[in-house]
Amino acid sequence: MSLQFVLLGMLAEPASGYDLKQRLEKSLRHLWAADLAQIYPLLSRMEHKQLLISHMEASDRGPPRRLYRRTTSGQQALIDWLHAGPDLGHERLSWLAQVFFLPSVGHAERLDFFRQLRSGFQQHLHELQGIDHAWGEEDPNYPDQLAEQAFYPRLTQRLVMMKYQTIIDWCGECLQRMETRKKSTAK
Amino acid sequence: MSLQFVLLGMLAEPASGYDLKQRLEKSLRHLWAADLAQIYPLLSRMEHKQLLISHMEASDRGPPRRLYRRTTSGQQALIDWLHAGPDLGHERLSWLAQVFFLPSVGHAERLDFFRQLRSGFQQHLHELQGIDHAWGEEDPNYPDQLAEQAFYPRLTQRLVMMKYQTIIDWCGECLQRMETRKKSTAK
DNA sequence: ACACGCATGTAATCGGTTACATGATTGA
DNA sequence: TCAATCATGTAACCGATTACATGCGTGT
Repeated sequence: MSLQFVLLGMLAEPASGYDLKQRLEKSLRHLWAADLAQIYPLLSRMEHKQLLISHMEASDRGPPRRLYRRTTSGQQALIDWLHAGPDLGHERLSWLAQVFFLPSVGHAERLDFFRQLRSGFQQHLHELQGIDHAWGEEDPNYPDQLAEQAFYPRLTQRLVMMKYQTIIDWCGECLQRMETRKKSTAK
Repeated sequence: MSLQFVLLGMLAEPASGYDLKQRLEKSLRHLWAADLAQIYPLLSRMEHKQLLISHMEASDRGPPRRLYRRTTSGQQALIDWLHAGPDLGHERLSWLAQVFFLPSVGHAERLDFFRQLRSGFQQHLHELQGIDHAWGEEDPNYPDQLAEQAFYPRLTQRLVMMKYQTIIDWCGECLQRMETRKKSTAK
Protein backbone atom coordinates (compact mmCIF):
# COMPACT_ATOMS: atom_id res chain seq x y z
CA MET A 1 0.00 0.00 0.00
CA SER A 2 2.96 2.32 0.54
CA LEU A 3 3.84 2.88 -3.09
CA GLN A 4 0.63 4.85 -3.26
CA PHE A 5 1.92 7.27 -0.65
CA VAL A 6 5.36 7.42 -2.20
CA LEU A 7 3.76 8.51 -5.46
CA LEU A 8 1.59 11.05 -3.64
CA GLY A 9 4.69 12.37 -1.94
CA MET A 10 6.56 12.75 -5.21
CA LEU A 11 3.67 14.55 -6.86
CA ALA A 12 4.49 17.92 -5.29
CA GLU A 13 4.98 18.85 -8.94
CA PRO A 14 2.68 17.35 -11.62
CA ALA A 15 4.30 14.39 -13.33
CA SER A 16 3.66 11.45 -15.63
CA GLY A 17 4.11 7.81 -14.65
CA TYR A 18 7.31 7.78 -16.64
CA ASP A 19 8.61 10.83 -14.76
CA LEU A 20 7.77 9.27 -11.42
CA LYS A 21 9.65 6.11 -12.31
CA GLN A 22 12.70 8.16 -13.16
CA ARG A 23 12.51 10.17 -9.95
CA LEU A 24 12.29 6.90 -8.03
CA GLU A 25 15.43 5.67 -9.75
CA LYS A 26 17.28 8.85 -8.96
CA SER A 27 16.39 9.65 -5.40
CA LEU A 28 14.84 6.62 -3.79
CA ARG A 29 16.51 3.73 -5.57
CA HIS A 30 17.98 2.25 -2.42
CA LEU A 31 14.77 2.93 -0.58
CA TRP A 32 11.83 1.98 -2.77
CA ALA A 33 11.92 0.11 -6.06
CA ALA A 34 8.92 0.04 -8.38
CA ASP A 35 8.31 -0.99 -11.95
CA LEU A 36 6.32 0.93 -14.56
CA ALA A 37 3.98 -2.05 -14.81
CA GLN A 38 3.07 -1.40 -11.20
CA ILE A 39 3.02 2.39 -11.40
CA TYR A 40 0.66 2.87 -14.35
CA PRO A 41 -2.28 0.80 -13.07
CA LEU A 42 -1.82 2.21 -9.56
CA LEU A 43 -1.95 5.81 -10.81
CA SER A 44 -5.14 5.03 -12.68
CA ARG A 45 -6.71 3.43 -9.58
CA MET A 46 -5.67 6.47 -7.55
CA GLU A 47 -7.39 8.73 -10.05
CA HIS A 48 -10.50 6.58 -9.67
CA LYS A 49 -10.34 7.15 -5.92
CA GLN A 50 -9.98 10.88 -6.66
CA LEU A 51 -6.60 11.16 -4.98
CA LEU A 52 -5.24 12.37 -8.33
CA ILE A 53 -6.46 13.96 -11.55
CA SER A 54 -4.79 13.63 -14.93
CA HIS A 55 -4.81 15.26 -18.32
CA MET A 56 -2.98 14.48 -21.54
CA GLU A 57 -0.26 16.78 -22.75
CA ALA A 58 1.86 16.78 -25.88
CA SER A 59 5.52 16.00 -25.36
CA ASP A 60 8.33 17.83 -27.14
CA ARG A 61 10.06 14.53 -27.80
CA GLY A 62 7.95 11.40 -27.96
CA PRO A 63 4.30 10.44 -27.65
CA PRO A 64 1.76 12.38 -25.55
CA ARG A 65 2.10 12.18 -21.78
CA ARG A 66 -0.53 11.71 -19.09
CA LEU A 67 0.25 14.25 -16.41
CA TYR A 68 -1.03 13.58 -12.89
CA ARG A 69 -1.45 16.05 -10.08
CA ARG A 70 -2.63 15.62 -6.47
CA THR A 71 -6.13 16.60 -5.50
CA THR A 72 -6.73 18.15 -2.07
CA SER A 73 -7.92 14.75 -0.90
CA GLY A 74 -4.69 13.25 -2.21
CA GLN A 75 -2.70 15.83 -0.28
CA GLN A 76 -4.73 14.99 2.80
CA ALA A 77 -4.12 11.24 2.38
CA LEU A 78 -0.37 11.89 2.39
CA ILE A 79 -0.60 13.98 5.55
CA ASP A 80 -2.78 11.35 7.26
CA TRP A 81 -0.20 8.69 6.45
CA LEU A 82 2.51 10.75 8.11
CA HIS A 83 0.35 11.65 11.10
CA ALA A 84 -0.38 7.98 11.69
CA GLY A 85 3.23 7.59 12.88
CA PRO A 86 5.92 5.18 11.74
CA ASP A 87 4.60 2.27 9.75
CA LEU A 88 6.76 -0.58 11.09
CA GLY A 89 6.50 -4.11 9.79
CA HIS A 90 8.44 -7.29 9.28
CA GLU A 91 11.57 -7.14 7.27
CA ARG A 92 12.37 -10.21 5.25
CA LEU A 93 15.99 -10.54 4.22
CA SER A 94 16.65 -13.69 2.21
CA TRP A 95 20.40 -13.50 2.71
CA LEU A 96 19.95 -13.36 6.47
CA ALA A 97 17.74 -16.43 6.34
CA GLN A 98 20.52 -18.07 4.35
CA VAL A 99 22.99 -17.39 7.17
CA PHE A 100 20.62 -19.18 9.52
CA PHE A 101 20.98 -22.38 7.52
CA LEU A 102 24.62 -22.03 6.53
CA PRO A 103 25.70 -25.15 8.49
CA SER A 104 24.16 -27.13 5.59
CA VAL A 105 27.21 -26.32 3.44
CA GLY A 106 30.97 -26.69 3.93
CA HIS A 107 33.30 -24.33 5.77
CA ALA A 108 34.87 -22.83 2.62
CA GLU A 109 31.46 -22.03 1.15
CA ARG A 110 30.47 -20.31 4.35
CA LEU A 111 33.50 -18.04 4.29
CA ASP A 112 32.79 -17.32 0.64
CA PHE A 113 29.23 -16.46 1.46
CA PHE A 114 30.25 -13.78 3.96
CA ARG A 115 32.92 -12.40 1.65
CA GLN A 116 30.42 -12.06 -1.19
CA LEU A 117 27.95 -10.45 1.12
CA ARG A 118 30.50 -7.97 2.39
CA SER A 119 31.77 -7.00 -1.03
CA GLY A 120 28.22 -6.54 -2.30
CA PHE A 121 27.39 -4.10 0.47
CA GLN A 122 30.77 -2.39 0.17
CA GLN A 123 29.93 -1.64 -3.45
CA HIS A 124 26.51 -0.27 -2.51
CA LEU A 125 28.08 1.83 0.21
CA HIS A 126 30.72 3.29 -2.10
CA GLU A 127 28.03 4.21 -4.57
CA LEU A 128 26.01 6.02 -1.93
CA GLN A 129 29.09 7.73 -0.53
CA GLY A 130 29.81 8.99 -4.04
CA ILE A 131 26.33 10.48 -4.33
CA ASP A 132 26.60 12.00 -0.88
CA HIS A 133 29.96 13.54 -1.70
CA ALA A 134 28.63 14.99 -4.95
CA TRP A 135 25.77 16.59 -3.04
CA GLY A 136 28.30 18.16 -0.69
CA GLU A 137 30.27 19.63 -3.61
CA GLU A 138 27.16 21.03 -5.24
CA ASP A 139 25.70 22.73 -2.22
CA PRO A 140 27.69 24.80 0.30
CA ASN A 141 24.82 24.43 2.79
CA TYR A 142 25.25 20.67 2.87
CA PRO A 143 24.10 18.99 4.99
CA ASP A 144 22.70 20.87 7.95
CA GLN A 145 21.56 24.11 6.32
CA LEU A 146 19.75 22.41 3.47
CA ALA A 147 16.17 23.29 2.57
CA GLU A 148 13.75 20.85 4.17
CA GLN A 149 12.85 19.11 0.94
CA ALA A 150 16.50 18.14 0.58
CA PHE A 151 17.32 17.65 4.26
CA TYR A 152 14.94 14.76 4.98
CA PRO A 153 15.90 12.76 1.90
CA ARG A 154 19.48 13.22 3.06
CA LEU A 155 18.63 11.77 6.46
CA THR A 156 17.18 8.67 4.81
CA GLN A 157 20.27 8.36 2.64
CA ARG A 158 22.41 8.58 5.75
CA LEU A 159 20.56 5.78 7.51
CA VAL A 160 20.94 3.51 4.51
CA MET A 161 24.68 4.17 4.54
CA MET A 162 24.89 3.51 8.27
CA LYS A 163 23.01 0.24 7.88
CA TYR A 164 25.32 -0.89 5.09
CA GLN A 165 28.30 -0.10 7.29
CA THR A 166 26.78 -2.13 10.12
CA ILE A 167 26.36 -5.11 7.82
CA ILE A 168 29.94 -4.78 6.57
CA ASP A 169 31.27 -4.67 10.14
CA TRP A 170 29.16 -7.66 11.08
CA CYS A 171 30.49 -9.67 8.14
CA GLY A 172 34.03 -8.98 9.31
CA GLU A 173 33.13 -10.06 12.80
CA CYS A 174 31.50 -13.24 11.55
CA LEU A 175 34.52 -14.15 9.43
CA GLN A 176 36.80 -13.65 12.40
CA ARG A 177 34.68 -15.73 14.74
CA MET A 178 34.43 -18.50 12.18
CA GLU A 179 38.18 -18.65 11.77
CA THR A 180 38.74 -18.69 15.51
CA ARG A 181 36.28 -21.56 15.84
CA LYS A 182 38.02 -23.44 13.06
CA LYS A 183 41.38 -23.13 14.82
CA SER A 184 40.04 -24.27 18.17
CA THR A 185 38.47 -27.41 16.69
CA ALA A 186 41.75 -28.19 14.90
CA LYS A 187 43.61 -28.30 18.21
CA MET B 1 10.21 -17.73 -3.04
CA SER B 2 12.39 -17.76 0.06
CA LEU B 3 9.81 -19.07 2.50
CA GLN B 4 10.14 -22.33 0.62
CA PHE B 5 13.82 -22.53 1.53
CA VAL B 6 13.21 -21.42 5.08
CA LEU B 7 10.79 -24.31 5.48
CA LEU B 8 13.26 -26.71 3.88
CA GLY B 9 15.91 -25.45 6.27
CA MET B 10 13.72 -25.97 9.30
CA LEU B 11 12.79 -29.49 8.24
CA ALA B 12 16.01 -31.04 9.53
CA GLU B 13 13.57 -32.88 11.79
CA PRO B 14 10.15 -33.93 10.43
CA ALA B 15 7.45 -31.44 11.39
CA SER B 16 3.89 -30.39 10.73
CA GLY B 17 2.86 -27.01 9.34
CA TYR B 18 1.77 -26.02 12.80
CA ASP B 19 5.17 -26.98 14.23
CA LEU B 20 6.96 -24.98 11.57
CA LYS B 21 4.89 -21.92 12.32
CA GLN B 22 5.82 -22.18 15.98
CA ARG B 23 9.49 -22.63 15.24
CA LEU B 24 9.32 -19.54 13.05
CA GLU B 25 7.80 -17.59 15.93
CA LYS B 26 10.45 -18.74 18.32
CA SER B 27 13.67 -18.50 16.42
CA LEU B 28 13.12 -16.42 13.31
CA ARG B 29 10.37 -14.01 14.35
CA HIS B 30 12.47 -10.93 13.74
CA LEU B 31 13.82 -12.44 10.57
CA TRP B 32 10.99 -14.08 8.68
CA ALA B 33 7.28 -13.81 9.39
CA ALA B 34 4.80 -16.21 7.83
CA ASP B 35 1.19 -17.06 8.41
CA LEU B 36 -0.32 -20.56 8.56
CA ALA B 37 -2.52 -19.60 5.61
CA GLN B 38 0.67 -19.25 3.59
CA ILE B 39 2.48 -22.24 5.06
CA TYR B 40 -0.12 -24.95 4.50
CA PRO B 41 -0.67 -24.45 0.75
CA LEU B 42 3.06 -23.96 0.20
CA LEU B 43 3.91 -27.24 1.94
CA SER B 44 1.40 -29.02 -0.23
CA ARG B 45 2.85 -27.46 -3.40
CA MET B 46 6.32 -28.47 -2.24
CA GLU B 47 5.14 -32.05 -1.81
CA HIS B 48 3.78 -31.91 -5.36
CA LYS B 49 7.22 -30.86 -6.56
CA GLN B 50 8.64 -33.77 -4.56
CA LEU B 51 10.78 -31.60 -2.33
CA LEU B 52 8.86 -33.04 0.62
CA ILE B 53 6.82 -36.11 1.53
CA SER B 54 4.13 -36.23 4.19
CA HIS B 55 2.17 -38.73 6.19
CA MET B 56 -0.59 -38.36 8.76
CA GLU B 57 0.09 -39.16 12.38
CA ALA B 58 -2.15 -39.21 15.45
CA SER B 59 -1.46 -36.49 17.97
CA ASP B 60 -1.42 -37.06 21.71
CA ARG B 61 -3.39 -33.87 22.18
CA GLY B 62 -5.59 -32.61 19.35
CA PRO B 63 -6.51 -33.68 15.85
CA PRO B 64 -4.20 -35.74 13.60
CA ARG B 65 -1.10 -34.03 12.24
CA ARG B 66 0.40 -34.08 8.77
CA LEU B 67 4.12 -34.62 9.24
CA TYR B 68 6.45 -33.47 6.48
CA ARG B 69 10.02 -34.51 5.87
CA ARG B 70 12.58 -33.46 3.25
CA THR B 71 13.30 -35.70 0.28
CA THR B 72 16.85 -35.93 -1.03
CA SER B 73 15.84 -33.52 -3.78
CA GLY B 74 14.52 -31.15 -1.10
CA GLN B 75 17.83 -31.37 0.72
CA GLN B 76 19.61 -30.64 -2.55
CA ALA B 77 17.39 -27.60 -3.27
CA LEU B 78 18.39 -26.13 0.10
CA ILE B 79 22.08 -26.68 -0.59
CA ASP B 80 21.76 -25.18 -4.08
CA TRP B 81 20.13 -22.08 -2.61
CA LEU B 82 23.06 -21.61 -0.25
CA HIS B 83 25.66 -22.33 -2.91
CA ALA B 84 24.11 -19.67 -5.14
CA GLY B 85 25.50 -17.04 -2.75
CA PRO B 86 23.75 -14.21 -0.93
CA ASP B 87 20.33 -13.44 -2.33
CA LEU B 88 20.29 -9.65 -2.14
CA GLY B 89 17.29 -7.60 -3.17
CA HIS B 90 15.49 -4.35 -2.58
CA GLU B 91 14.44 -3.51 0.91
CA ARG B 92 11.27 -1.53 1.24
CA LEU B 93 10.86 0.23 4.56
CA SER B 94 7.64 2.22 4.74
CA TRP B 95 8.78 4.22 7.72
CA LEU B 96 11.92 5.30 5.88
CA ALA B 97 9.82 6.45 2.93
CA GLN B 98 7.76 8.41 5.44
CA VAL B 99 10.88 10.24 6.62
CA PHE B 100 11.51 11.23 3.03
CA PHE B 101 8.22 13.14 2.93
CA LEU B 102 8.20 14.40 6.50
CA PRO B 103 8.37 18.09 5.44
CA SER B 104 4.65 17.72 4.59
CA VAL B 105 3.78 17.87 8.30
CA GLY B 106 4.63 20.30 11.10
CA HIS B 107 7.80 20.42 13.20
CA ALA B 108 6.23 18.92 16.33
CA GLU B 109 4.85 15.96 14.39
CA ARG B 110 8.26 15.33 12.91
CA LEU B 111 9.92 15.18 16.32
CA ASP B 112 7.13 12.87 17.47
CA PHE B 113 7.67 10.65 14.49
CA PHE B 114 11.32 10.08 15.33
CA ARG B 115 10.56 9.56 19.01
CA GLN B 116 7.95 6.94 18.22
CA LEU B 117 10.32 5.26 15.81
CA ARG B 118 13.10 5.19 18.36
CA SER B 119 10.98 3.83 21.17
CA GLY B 120 9.57 1.13 18.88
CA PHE B 121 13.03 -0.11 18.01
CA GLN B 122 14.24 0.23 21.58
CA GLN B 123 11.47 -2.13 22.62
CA HIS B 124 12.42 -4.62 19.91
CA LEU B 125 16.05 -4.38 20.91
CA HIS B 126 15.34 -4.98 24.60
CA GLU B 127 13.30 -8.01 23.69
CA LEU B 128 16.14 -9.46 21.63
CA GLN B 129 18.71 -8.63 24.30
CA GLY B 130 16.57 -10.53 26.77
CA ILE B 131 16.52 -13.59 24.54
CA ASP B 132 20.27 -13.32 23.98
CA HIS B 133 20.93 -13.04 27.69
CA ALA B 134 18.76 -16.07 28.41
CA TRP B 135 20.74 -18.07 25.86
CA GLY B 136 23.94 -17.05 27.64
CA GLU B 137 22.61 -18.25 31.00
CA GLU B 138 21.48 -21.57 29.58
CA ASP B 139 24.65 -22.50 27.80
CA PRO B 140 28.16 -22.09 29.20
CA ASN B 141 29.58 -22.37 25.68
CA TYR B 142 27.75 -19.26 24.57
CA PRO B 143 28.43 -17.77 22.14
CA ASP B 144 31.66 -18.83 20.48
CA GLN B 145 31.81 -22.50 21.40
CA LEU B 146 28.24 -23.22 20.39
CA ALA B 147 27.35 -26.12 18.12
CA GLU B 148 27.00 -24.94 14.54
CA GLN B 149 23.24 -25.28 14.45
CA ALA B 150 23.04 -22.76 17.27
CA PHE B 151 25.99 -20.58 16.27
CA TYR B 152 24.68 -19.35 12.92
CA PRO B 153 21.22 -18.47 14.20
CA ARG B 154 23.03 -16.51 16.89
CA LEU B 155 24.96 -14.56 14.27
CA THR B 156 21.71 -13.58 12.55
CA GLN B 157 20.25 -12.54 15.89
CA ARG B 158 23.30 -10.41 16.52
CA LEU B 159 22.99 -8.59 13.20
CA VAL B 160 19.36 -7.78 13.86
CA MET B 161 20.34 -6.30 17.22
CA MET B 162 23.14 -4.28 15.64
CA LYS B 163 20.77 -2.93 13.02
CA TYR B 164 18.23 -1.92 15.62
CA GLN B 165 20.98 -0.12 17.53
CA THR B 166 22.02 1.69 14.35
CA ILE B 167 18.47 2.88 13.80
CA ILE B 168 18.19 4.04 17.41
CA ASP B 169 21.44 6.00 17.12
CA TRP B 170 20.30 7.52 13.86
CA CYS B 171 17.00 8.64 15.40
CA GLY B 172 18.92 10.43 18.13
CA GLU B 173 21.14 12.08 15.58
CA CYS B 174 18.14 13.18 13.52
CA LEU B 175 16.40 14.67 16.55
CA GLN B 176 19.53 16.59 17.44
CA ARG B 177 20.03 17.94 13.94
CA MET B 178 16.40 18.97 13.74
CA GLU B 179 16.61 20.89 16.98
CA THR B 180 19.79 22.62 15.92
CA ARG B 181 18.14 23.64 12.66
CA LYS B 182 15.12 24.95 14.53
CA LYS B 183 17.32 27.11 16.74
CA SER B 184 19.30 28.54 13.87
CA THR B 185 16.14 29.57 11.97
CA ALA B 186 14.76 31.18 15.15
CA LYS B 187 17.80 33.47 15.42
C1' DA C 1 16.63 1.86 -42.26
C1' DC C 2 17.50 1.06 -37.60
C1' DA C 3 18.42 1.71 -32.82
C1' DC C 4 17.41 4.23 -28.83
C1' DG C 5 14.85 6.86 -25.55
C1' DC C 6 10.18 8.38 -24.64
C1' DA C 7 5.68 6.92 -23.34
C1' DT C 8 1.55 4.01 -22.00
C1' DG C 9 -0.50 0.23 -21.10
C1' DT C 10 -2.29 -5.28 -20.39
C1' DA C 11 -1.91 -10.23 -18.79
C1' DA C 12 -0.16 -13.89 -16.17
C1' DT C 13 1.74 -15.23 -12.18
C1' DC C 14 3.65 -15.23 -7.54
C1' DG C 15 4.12 -14.07 -2.67
C1' DG C 16 1.71 -12.49 1.31
C1' DT C 17 -2.38 -10.97 4.24
C1' DT C 18 -6.99 -11.23 6.06
C1' DA C 19 -11.02 -13.49 6.78
C1' DC C 20 -13.52 -17.52 7.09
C1' DA C 21 -14.68 -22.58 8.15
C1' DT C 22 -14.03 -26.78 10.73
C1' DG C 23 -13.17 -29.74 14.38
C1' DA C 24 -10.39 -32.41 18.33
C1' DT C 25 -8.62 -32.29 23.13
C1' DT C 26 -7.58 -30.33 27.63
C1' DG C 27 -8.14 -27.83 31.79
C1' DA C 28 -10.71 -24.31 34.62
C1' DT D 1 -19.82 -25.85 29.73
C1' DC D 2 -16.71 -22.76 28.05
C1' DA D 3 -12.30 -21.03 26.72
C1' DA D 4 -7.80 -22.08 25.09
C1' DT D 5 -4.68 -24.62 22.47
C1' DC D 6 -3.94 -27.88 18.85
C1' DA D 7 -4.56 -28.66 14.00
C1' DT D 8 -5.71 -28.14 8.89
C1' DG D 9 -7.32 -26.01 5.43
C1' DT D 10 -10.01 -22.53 1.59
C1' DA D 11 -11.20 -18.00 -0.65
C1' DA D 12 -10.68 -13.33 -1.70
C1' DC D 13 -7.74 -9.90 -2.23
C1' DC D 14 -3.54 -6.97 -2.63
C1' DG D 15 1.21 -5.87 -3.94
C1' DA D 16 5.02 -6.90 -6.91
C1' DT D 17 7.43 -9.09 -10.87
C1' DT D 18 7.93 -10.64 -15.59
C1' DA D 19 6.63 -10.77 -20.08
C1' DC D 20 4.29 -8.91 -23.76
C1' DA D 21 2.24 -5.26 -27.04
C1' DT D 22 2.16 -0.79 -29.13
C1' DG D 23 3.73 3.29 -31.09
C1' DC D 24 6.07 8.32 -31.44
C1' DG D 25 10.29 11.07 -32.33
C1' DT D 26 15.31 11.83 -32.95
C1' DG D 27 19.85 11.08 -34.33
C1' DT D 28 23.18 8.00 -36.98
